[in-house]
Amino acid sequence: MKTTIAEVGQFVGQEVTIGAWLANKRSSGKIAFLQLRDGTGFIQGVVVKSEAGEELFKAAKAVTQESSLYVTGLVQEDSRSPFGYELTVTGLEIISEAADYPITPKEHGTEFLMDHRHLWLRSRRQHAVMKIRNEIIRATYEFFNERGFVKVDPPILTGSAPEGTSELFHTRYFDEDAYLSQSGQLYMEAAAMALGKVFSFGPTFRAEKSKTRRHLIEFWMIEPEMAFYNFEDNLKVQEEYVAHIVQSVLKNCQLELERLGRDTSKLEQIKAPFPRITYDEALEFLHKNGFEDVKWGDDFGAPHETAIAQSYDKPVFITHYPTSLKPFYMQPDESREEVVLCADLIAPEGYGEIIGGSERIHDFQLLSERIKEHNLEPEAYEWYLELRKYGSVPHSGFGLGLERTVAWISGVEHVRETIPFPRLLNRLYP
RNA sequence: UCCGCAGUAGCUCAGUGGUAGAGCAAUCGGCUGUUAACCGAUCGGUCGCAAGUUCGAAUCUUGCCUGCGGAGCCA
Repeated sequence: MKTTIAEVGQFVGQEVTIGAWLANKRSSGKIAFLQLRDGTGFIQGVVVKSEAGEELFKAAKAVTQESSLYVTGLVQEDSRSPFGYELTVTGLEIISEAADYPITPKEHGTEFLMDHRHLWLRSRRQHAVMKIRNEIIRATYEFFNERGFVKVDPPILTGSAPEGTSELFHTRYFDEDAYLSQSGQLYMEAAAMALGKVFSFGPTFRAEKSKTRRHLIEFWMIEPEMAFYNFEDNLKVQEEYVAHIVQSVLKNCQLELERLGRDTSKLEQIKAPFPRITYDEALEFLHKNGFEDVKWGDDFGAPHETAIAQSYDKPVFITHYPTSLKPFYMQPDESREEVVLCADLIAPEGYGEIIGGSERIHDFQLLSERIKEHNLEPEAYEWYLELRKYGSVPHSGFGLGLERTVAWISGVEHVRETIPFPRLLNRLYP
């Protein structure tokens, strides 16, 4: 019976064959342990010389690290295995023999591992992170599909900068200039006017010279946009969504979280609602906690965000930022024109901002003034303004950075481990 | 772009002016429950690159390159 490691539990006491790679092995004169992996999981194969016979035992001792093979064996429950099952090997067939696998069982440095990212992905730790990433993506589709959202794919090649501030990747589009998308938001607003509630999931590109554990040049964003949703409705979706993905990972990735040594008690607390503080309150907090030099109108840096996040055990919304700090499309608070109806969601444990969102300006006059004030090219935003001309409605949306979310939930230090092939300031290989 | 740290065997590192070292990996041998297994042996070097100081430089000086951590900016 051909099966996979994940499904081996259905075949206790039976003989099965698994296509696998040898992750590692240990052996003595009369017993050998093969650490096998097949992508679905990890299992230990046991070869006892007296039972397996001379020839099979010799073959088992000779298999090299990361060789591919078909392993046949008897499935047995075993309390000594963290996985719960072991395979008593009765047959081995080498598919392809590997020689001098570079990633040895001992420790390695970051540069070396990143140069061998295509092989590093095979490790237990990377396997666990990728499974958690996948679970977050799965739970994202589940959450939005259950609530009647339609997935819409905004373009990746664009002709203009949605937000003037960040640096964009420049390319050619036949005879025109083009840029790689740094946000699909404006297009998602158009989609929300067509389909009501929409979300996107795709790559974004930022040509920023950022070198921190929270930054990637190419990263993936989930951007929901909802017609008829105000600021308050928007925050509710965000906290329910984030709570949903955390609870889904807790439920479906127990082995992976354990493998990563994640403190799950911290994740269990992540349930809606999340605490909220305004920019003004955050400023007051910072003044009382060693950041006296921050003035009203200054943006918060990473140390400020971390200090604020540390006084909560859930993600915290920072709302109502000064208008001058935020992009042109955010709706002003009608009772206080100098702040906008926006919120950043800061993850606990120093993982930084994972969501930025706001209610969008739906008034034609105000939006065209803002475009002028920000010195944006009016022609490029003509279509965007037209959304306010033909049946404009209040609407809101947000963007969640996938890799920062994966890093936080998995408890890994650096976002470079949360995407299969990270693009960093000094890395385009492999 | 700025600040700080690092670059020595395939990998992880020690070596601070006087013969280039250890552990892991690889190879050979030993070991019946290993969990980064263990024990013995063998193999393994352009000390990031260039110039300088010195009788003598991995070690001191200068420049450059590469990487790491952080800041700014952002998700």
